[in-house]
Amino acid sequence: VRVPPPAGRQRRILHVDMDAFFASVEVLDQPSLAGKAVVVGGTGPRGVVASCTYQARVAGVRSAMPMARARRLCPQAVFLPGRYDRYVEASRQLGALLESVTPLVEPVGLDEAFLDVSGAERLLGPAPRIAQWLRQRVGEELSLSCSVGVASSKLVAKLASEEAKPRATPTGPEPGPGVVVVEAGGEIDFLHPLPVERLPGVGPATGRRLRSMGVLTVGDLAQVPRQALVSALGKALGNHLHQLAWAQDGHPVEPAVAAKSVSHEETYAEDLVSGDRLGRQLVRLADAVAWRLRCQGRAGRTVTLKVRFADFATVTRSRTLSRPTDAAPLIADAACQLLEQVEVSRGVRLLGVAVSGLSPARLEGPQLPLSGPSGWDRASPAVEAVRQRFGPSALGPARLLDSGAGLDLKRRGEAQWGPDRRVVKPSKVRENGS
DNA sequence: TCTGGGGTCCTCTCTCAA
DNA sequence: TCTGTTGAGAGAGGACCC
Repeated sequence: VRVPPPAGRQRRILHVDMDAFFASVEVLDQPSLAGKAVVVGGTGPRGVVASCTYQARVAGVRSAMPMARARRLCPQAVFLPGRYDRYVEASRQLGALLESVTPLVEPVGLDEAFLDVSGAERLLGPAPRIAQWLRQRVGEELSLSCSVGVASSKLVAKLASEEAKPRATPTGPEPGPGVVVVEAGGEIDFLHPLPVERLPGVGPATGRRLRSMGVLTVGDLAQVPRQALVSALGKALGNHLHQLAWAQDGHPVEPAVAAKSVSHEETYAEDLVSGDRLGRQLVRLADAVAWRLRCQGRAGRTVTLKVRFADFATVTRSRTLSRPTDAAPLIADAACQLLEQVEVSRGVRLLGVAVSGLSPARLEGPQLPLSGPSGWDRASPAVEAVRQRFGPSALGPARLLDSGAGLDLKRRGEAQWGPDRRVVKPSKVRENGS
């Protein structure tokens, strides 16, 4: 439900952003880590940093950095594999707290959210006071810290929360202001001195293009005629950035919308070349995608295979089915057929399976025979029921049976930041595939 | 140096039908 | 019947976000 802002009044938007979220949760659960450099992420050779404490940032460690580089920069740090489920739990606690302020909460990932508090001000006081009070409650009830930006739009509130954050300086971490308020009318003065890369939508590629045009700050960007931006960056991005440079952002705070695709992908510690191992991984990924689709009561028509090679080149191949499915064998079949279109002999570093074109799963309609592909539409809910009753590994594709170890299933959050340091077992699938 | 996983959106190209 | 135009949809790739 979209609630329009009160007529004739400025919107008051809060952007709440947790400080070093995953790393802070680890410190919370292991108090002996307090004050130390802690790096969370994929601990294996191909892992990346998901989050790190400000002590690690002082040494130059940043999120999304290859873990190998983080180890070189900060060898004294404590390196921990991520615990995705634990962060989801902490994120739910945060969400409940935010929704006690207003129902107009738009989560962004696990660790940040926008709140439209325009309607809550009469009850709770002015937006800056709500921001201070929220910070205090996050500290008292979750034992975590966050930074909050307050402004009249999502764009400026988000940039303001970045200004509110702690800083990693050469002499050590320094606390930030915690809350930064940009008053209505002050948006341009706040925005224009900022580096243009701070605008959402300006990543490395667009940043390079803008710098080549002599655009270094948001103020520089504002001086470029809109048509010139459209010519250089394309219609959508050119118009978008021109509006942002003039603080024109009317996007409302929208509570979570349903995802448009569901995917699973995995980078392997060693490149795969054997057709059997690739096929088995596709079955595993398809099973995980199908399981999540059924949990959401949805089905999809388009199956996309993603393959990343040893040299990091990436290709995708997709196929649209005649009707939506949430059945793992059908998704796996489509993915395996797509894999036949790809030359894999140079080694595969990553495989991914996605399903898009989603619609609600249909349970009504004529019952189809169990034999043949469409029979899986009836079998899949039964698989789901068994898993709900006896656990996820109670039932699964025979091809994923690993002798002695049960079913080798993939779960969301597993290897979220790359393969970890666990020893990789050689594949023990039975030769006859049973 | 050596680059994750789960997403969204945009652009370009191709095909097909009207 | 043939040709050219146009628009929709599918497929592929890239950029970006957290």
